[in-house]
Amino acid sequence: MPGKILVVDDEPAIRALVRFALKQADLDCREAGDSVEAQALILADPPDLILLDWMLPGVSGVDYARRLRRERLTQSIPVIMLTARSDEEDKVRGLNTGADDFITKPFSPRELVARVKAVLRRVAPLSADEAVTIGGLVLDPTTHRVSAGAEPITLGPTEFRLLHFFMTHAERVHTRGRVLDGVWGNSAYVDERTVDVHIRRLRKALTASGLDRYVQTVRGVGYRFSAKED
Amino acid sequence: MPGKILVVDDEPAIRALVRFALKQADLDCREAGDSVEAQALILADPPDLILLDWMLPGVSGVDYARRLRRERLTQSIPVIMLTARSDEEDKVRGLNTGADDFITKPFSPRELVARVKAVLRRVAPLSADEAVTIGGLVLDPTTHRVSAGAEPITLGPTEFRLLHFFMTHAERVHTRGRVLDGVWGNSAYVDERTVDVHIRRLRKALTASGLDRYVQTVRGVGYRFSAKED
DNA sequence: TTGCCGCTGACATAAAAGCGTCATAGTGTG
DNA sequence: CACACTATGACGCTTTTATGTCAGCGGCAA
Repeated sequence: MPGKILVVDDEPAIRALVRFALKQADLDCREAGDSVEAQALILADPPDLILLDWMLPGVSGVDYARRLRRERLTQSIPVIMLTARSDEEDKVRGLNTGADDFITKPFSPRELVARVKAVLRRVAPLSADEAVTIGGLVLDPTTHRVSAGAEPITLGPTEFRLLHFFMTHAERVHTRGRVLDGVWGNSAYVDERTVDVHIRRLRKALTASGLDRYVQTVRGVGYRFSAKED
Repeated sequence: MPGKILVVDDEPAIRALVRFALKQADLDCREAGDSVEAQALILADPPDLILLDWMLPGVSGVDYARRLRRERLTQSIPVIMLTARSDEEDKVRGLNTGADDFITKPFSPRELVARVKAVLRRVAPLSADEAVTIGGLVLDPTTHRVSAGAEPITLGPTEFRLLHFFMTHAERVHTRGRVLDGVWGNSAYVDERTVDVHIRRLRKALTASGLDRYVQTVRGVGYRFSAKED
């Protein structure tokens, strides 16, 4: 039930429109006129979603979006870009900003709210303890169960956390060090090779359903979890 | 990537142990016997992490840690405190020194390295690498994947780095020496001819999609990566 | 034609990942 | 309390993959 939205736009009129639309939808709205203000508000209280104008005075929206993606505190906050015309939208889309969606101005309040809610819905399961599903593999933290289709899968505690980590950070390589951070926590003083061992155990548990191919080795770098072929 | 560690401890034996452990882990180790020496070394070349003994002659480790936190040059450098017994650790922890971690003596080299790496990892910026696209060729460092259109392309680690280098420095000739610098780093002593071999391997991997023509030879100079014709 | 220069396949070596096994610590049960 | 069982992490050995060097070949340019 997240609902804190941060609007970053230099035009007060746009902000007012957005604020009104979000308020109608029972969403909490904060405002910033530029990236500096935005940054301050984020530090004070991280929002659940950021609406970001493509054109901003100072640091451009595109650059700021990238920065948000880079920094640990903000990298998991979804971003929706606001663009002036559809051709700008194309540009932005091509720029690989990591934005979760794009809204073209002018937009209707209805559209805005719909998209915001859609993104929140999509992202919410990741932050909460909701079940994760990737390519027929289902992991549910609340019941602590894993299954491939109908087949239940038994995992040790560490393998469970490992798989959880992978499924919530799929489609990207993780060095053994990062895996240690994510699964063992930064209090662990464990040999990096140990990751290999648990990878093997995890794969072993997944082979019965043929899903071990999701756990992919990226030689010289680390591991990746992906439903795509290797 | 970062690896410069400064050890500040008045006991040469401890320093030797630390130096050895760090060297094994391929970390660059500098040493200082007190805060004055340490300060000089930091000014000369700021390290990426500081290992600081709790008890130091002159300015105590705790005080020095605070000072490091206060000064602009050093405030972002992580500090790990070395303490003699666990009850000292408790004390230090309570003293709000701003240290990033604590290691209790005696410590094993393994533990030392593990903690150092953990802190470095935590502090290290999340790789801001973005996907590069040139003429239908896509290389994404975060997922560590390469594809030509829809076709995935498999590369060895070196070929991957080579292609990454080319794509981020496209449309210009690179001598073999430059390529060695960019791809191998100036730490390696590798024959220039080796570049040829990896060029061939890269081309081989690209021929299936016909994109090997992007890797162009500039006779007498070196190589160029370009989507334009040769 | 000649002589660099780049291309190529083969090979030895190095590095990385995979795998089985073991000792240990923790947990639950009789 | 003792026993059995599980989970875990460390080793060390094996297999796989990557890397760098070399020597011969062939083409391009003067």
